[in-house]
Formats: sequence, C-alpha cells, structure tokens
Amino acid sequence: MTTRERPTLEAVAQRAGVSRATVSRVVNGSTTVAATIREAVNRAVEELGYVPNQAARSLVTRQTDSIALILPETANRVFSDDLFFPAIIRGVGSELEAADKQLVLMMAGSAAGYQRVERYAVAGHVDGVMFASIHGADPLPGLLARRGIPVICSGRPMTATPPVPYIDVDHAGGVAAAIQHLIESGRSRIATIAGPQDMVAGLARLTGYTDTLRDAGLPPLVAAGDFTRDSGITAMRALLDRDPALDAVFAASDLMAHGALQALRAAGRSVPDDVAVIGFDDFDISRYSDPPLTTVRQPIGEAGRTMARQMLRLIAGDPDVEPAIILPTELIIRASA
Amino acid sequence: MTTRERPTLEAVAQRAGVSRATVSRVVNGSTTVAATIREAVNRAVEELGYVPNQAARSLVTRQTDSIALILPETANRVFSDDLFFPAIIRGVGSELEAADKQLVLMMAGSAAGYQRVERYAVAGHVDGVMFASIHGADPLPGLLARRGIPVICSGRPMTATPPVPYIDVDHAGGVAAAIQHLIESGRSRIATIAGPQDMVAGLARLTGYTDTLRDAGLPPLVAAGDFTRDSGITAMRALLDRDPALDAVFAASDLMAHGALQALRAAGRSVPDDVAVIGFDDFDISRYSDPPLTTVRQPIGEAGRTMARQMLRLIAGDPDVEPAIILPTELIIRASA
DNA sequence: TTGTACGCGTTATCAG
DNA sequence: CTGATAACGCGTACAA
Repeated sequence: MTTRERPTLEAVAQRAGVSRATVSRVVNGSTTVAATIREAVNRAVEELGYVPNQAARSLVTRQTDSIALILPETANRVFSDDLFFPAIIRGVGSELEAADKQLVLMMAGSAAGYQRVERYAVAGHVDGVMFASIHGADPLPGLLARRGIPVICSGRPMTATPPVPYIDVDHAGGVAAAIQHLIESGRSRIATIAGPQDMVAGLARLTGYTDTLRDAGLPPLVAAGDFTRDSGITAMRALLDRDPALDAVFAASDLMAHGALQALRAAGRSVPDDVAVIGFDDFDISRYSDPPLTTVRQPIGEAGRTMARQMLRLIAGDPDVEPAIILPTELIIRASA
Repeated sequence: MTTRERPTLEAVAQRAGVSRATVSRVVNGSTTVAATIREAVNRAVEELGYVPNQAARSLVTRQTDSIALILPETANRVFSDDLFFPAIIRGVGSELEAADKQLVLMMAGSAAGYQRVERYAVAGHVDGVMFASIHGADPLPGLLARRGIPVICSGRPMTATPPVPYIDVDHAGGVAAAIQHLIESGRSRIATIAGPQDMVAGLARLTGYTDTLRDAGLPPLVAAGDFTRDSGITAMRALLDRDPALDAVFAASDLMAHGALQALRAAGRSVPDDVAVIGFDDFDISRYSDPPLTTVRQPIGEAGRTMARQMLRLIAGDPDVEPAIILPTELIIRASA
C-alpha cells in the first residue's frame, strides 16, 4: 500500500509558480484566469494527481455535493422482489447524476441503524435528505428539517410538524378508477387486499376502496397484506374463505395481486371469468403474468426524479418549492379484469 | 424550513463556561475531565443540540468514519433476484454497524458513474473502499490503493498491480466436490453452464470443472451463462441440443441451476433420474425448488463480514493484514443430484 | 488578472 | 486536569 502524501493546493501552486488562490480558481473553473496560466496550473494538477480535499472544501463551502436517500427498511426487504425500490432509486439516481451529486443510499431497518443515520445527516455529511417508504409517524424528517437540513419525502408524511415538502401519487384517484371499472363490468362482491396500515400508501389505497364502494352502496370486504407476494396469497385464501362467492378483488400492490392470482388458481377459480383481479403499481412483470394484470399504474421512477429535482431546488435555496406534488395514476386495463 | 444556526464548539464552551478544548474532550469521551465539568458540558451540548461538524473534524483527523462498497453494476442488476447482492451487503453492513462506521453503497453501472465514484473516493469522502462483483481487469482498485486509500476486494482481482488484499471463496474445491459427486453417482456425460468469463467467479468455476473432468478422463461440454436465471434456461436448451444424452449438469450459480431445472422439465427430462443438476451458491430458495437443489454452498454473508473486518484493520493501520483469505465451500447434497 | 490574508470548526500539542 | 494556540486545506473578500 503506497501511502503517498496527498498533494495540496499549496504544492500545485508551487509547482505551477503561482499562488494558491489562482490554483483554486482554475480548479473551480473560474473564467478570470489567463489561458497560459490556466494551462500551467492544469499541467501541475495532472502531474501531481491533485484532487481537492473534500473535508477542507466542505468546511468553507458548507456543501458536500452528496445527498442521502433513506429507506427505513432492512436490506432484506429492499433487496426483495419488490420492484418499488429499484425503480425509485434509479429515478433519484438519474436526476442526481445529471446534477453531479452523489447519491448516498442508507437503509435503516433497526432502531440503532436509524440513530446512526440521524447522526450522519446532522453531522453534515450530506446536503440534504430524501425519504421513501416511510412507516408510521416517523419523527426523523421533521427533526432534520428543524435542524435546517433540506428534507423531502416520497409519500405524504403522517406527521406534519413541521411540514416537510413531499411528493406522492394520486392513490385515491387510481383506486377509484379501478373499483369503478369493476363495478361497470358488473362485479358486485368486490374485495380488497390492503397494504400495510402504517404506511400512507397502504392507508390511502384502502380508504379509496372503502369510499368508492360506499358511494356505490356495495359492501366492503377487506383482508390485510403488507405489499409482498406471500401476504397476497394468504390474504386471498382468507378472502375466499370469508366469501366464496366474491367476484372481484383489488390488491393494493402488484406483488399481492400476483399472489392473489396464484391463490385463485390453486382454489380452482378462473381469472377473470370467476374473479376479476386488479393490482396497483404496474411493474413490468405484470404484463407477462397469467393472465396479464389489469392494474393502476403509478409513476415510481418519475416520483424519484421529481423528488430529486425538488431536493436540488431546496438546496439551491429556491424559496418557492411546492409543499406537495401529486403525480397522476392511471388504470391500465389488461386481461385480469 | 427553520434554518437555525448550527451551534459550534465555541458556543457550547461559552455556555458551559469552559474552553473549547475541554468541550472537545468531553464530546470525544476523554476520561481526563472532572465529573462536574463533564456534566456541565453535556448539559450545554444537550440544550444547544450540538453535533460536531463532520467536515471540520475530518479535516484534522483525516477520518470520515464511513466506508464505501462499490458495486460495478447497474441498479437493475443489483436489485434483481440475484441474492448475492443483499447477502454481501448485509454481511458488510452488520460488521460495519458494530464498528460504528457508516456504509456508503455505490452502484456504478456506467463509465460516467464509475468516474464519479473514483472522484468521490479520491476526494477523501470515505476512509476506505471495498469492491464486490468486479468485472475484468478493473484498474480502479489498484488506482485507489496507489493513492494510499485502503482497498479490499471480494473476489481475487484479475490485475495485480499493485496487489490489493482480497477475500474469496474456494471455487475450485467446491466445484471439484460437485463434479466428483456426479462421477461417483455414475454420471459420465457431465455438462456445465458457465458464469460470465469476465469475472473471477465465473472463470474459476469453469476451470474447476474442466480440470476435474480432465483428471477423470471425461469429455467437457460447456455452455455460456451470466449467472442469471434466464441465461440458465437458454444454456440448458443449447446443451440438450448439443448432447441429448447428457446425464448431468453443473451450473455455476443457483439461479442458472433453477433455469436449467425449468428448461429440463420443459424438455421432458426428469431430475435427477434423467439428468442430475448441481448449482453453486446455496441460496435459501434452493431448499424449496422442485426438486430441492444439490449445490455448492459459498458463505457470501461471511465473505462480506470478513471483507469489512479486514477493511477495519487496514484503516486501523494494522501492518499484517492477510493479502488473501479464502473461505471454504461445501457441497450440500439434496435431491437434484 | 493575480496575490494576500483571513476564517471555516475541530483536534492536538503544550504549558500551566 | 484545563486552557491557549497552532495546525488541517481550501475558498474568497479585498487589495494590488
């Protein structure tokens, strides 16, 4: 291991025969430097392999050029077959890449991990913090915001003190369209497999279901799930048990819908003849399920990109960053309903 | 957004009626501070909500207390159904968590992304860099090491200038045990589905296969794969095409083995009666495949933990960190062979 | 256009 | 055991 001394601005200046200030200007792309000098400096930088010391730079600029995305989940969950995580990460990543900011991905599935994440952010390691997949009334976003750290959430935060800007999708509208579609196709015993009730996405989709059904004068039938495929299987079985004559089911995630498809087949029901199935997400794989899944498309990648863009504006000090942006959802009709 | 001024050491000192130096000592847990003073300082820290400025601290300590794990892959690949990534990330994460270091996960599937990662590391954002899933003769590990940055690789680097310490598993031994087992069960037309040949894991497992077969005087039959399930399906079909009478196949990854299982079933072959199948990984799901998969277990999580431990030693300046650690593999016999 | 000099917030070295 | 004070490496008013 060659522990070579790291060259400093001073060393480059000396080699190029100029002052530290001039080197700093060249390195930071100032235009007020004579071409010949700039060239000499760049050569010295090259020869010495100079790279600015991030700590020193941050100390004076108060910027780190990196931004955290916090996922309050275990690695197990993040790296499951749930395509939500890669989609949002890629959305955020592409936008930050364009802005030349480094994405720092942090998973915190445990209380201890969560504390470390908090300290990391408060210590000034990053210029801002984005949250996704928030559970319950998480105090961390508000806490960081109160400390003056730019914060933005994907999914409306359940707690509103202080209000932090967020982006979300139109859960209610999407669900309403789905249920409406079922009703119009003549279904009348419409069940739902709900998402986790400690998350806004789970809550909002269930509310959308019950509201729409109530308006139509139809009885609700709810089973609990947690967005995973397995929970979809279990819930579908329970539903069938409680109402063998049900003729439709809305699952709050594509994965749960796939689980439902599987459970229905195992129970000898045909889709969509006996039971119509609608999901929520519109992952790629849902085009290829058997039968292809009718589902509510939510623009996860776009949500990630939007979140990153808002964060960039927040960091830039833009005073009128929207407190909330709601992205549209759309019912995609395929064969399952 | 409450952009409150961040309290500094100075502010805390003033409030507690002591010097900056003393506050620093208390904050860093020095034992040479009178109990009453320590208490007063702690109270001031609490009241002001003081958190040390990471940049200032790093500038003098030359430590950031965070360590990067670089995955030269796209987010798409990292978040696929390949359980290798979550396993190694969890291994690394658990060990780092215990040492109170922050893991910075960086994916770099493109050339541009790779450059940013390099700059990030060289700029001193992290105390060390770990690599996993290295492709080809990647110059980055050596480049960073030459700069004096602690580097360690999971998987023997193909380039050796300068040599960076690495940890790997006993590919050859595991494969030999697998092939041996097939031979001893009376198989004689043993094919393989190889992994990507730009990765040590792919290369070493193929070599292990050809070597063992040569020693046994048996003819090799090789199809190319890339560790994914789909490539396993395609390769198995090609193999069946080239030798319809083959009676065994060793796949260089569990995922490819699952693909092979699927392709064999589609081709009307029964496993293990017609064709024996052995994989490499021993992911959880392989216990539940149909039939349960005989496979070579490699300790991925342990590899991650070991890699993190070595990194910690490197950072601590330990002069005799092993240049290489090879973890054992083990043949797990189930129903498929 | 270039150089001088100061400050960013900490830790570490030395006296006291 | 505590308090001055000097680094750490860089950006940037300000002066030249």
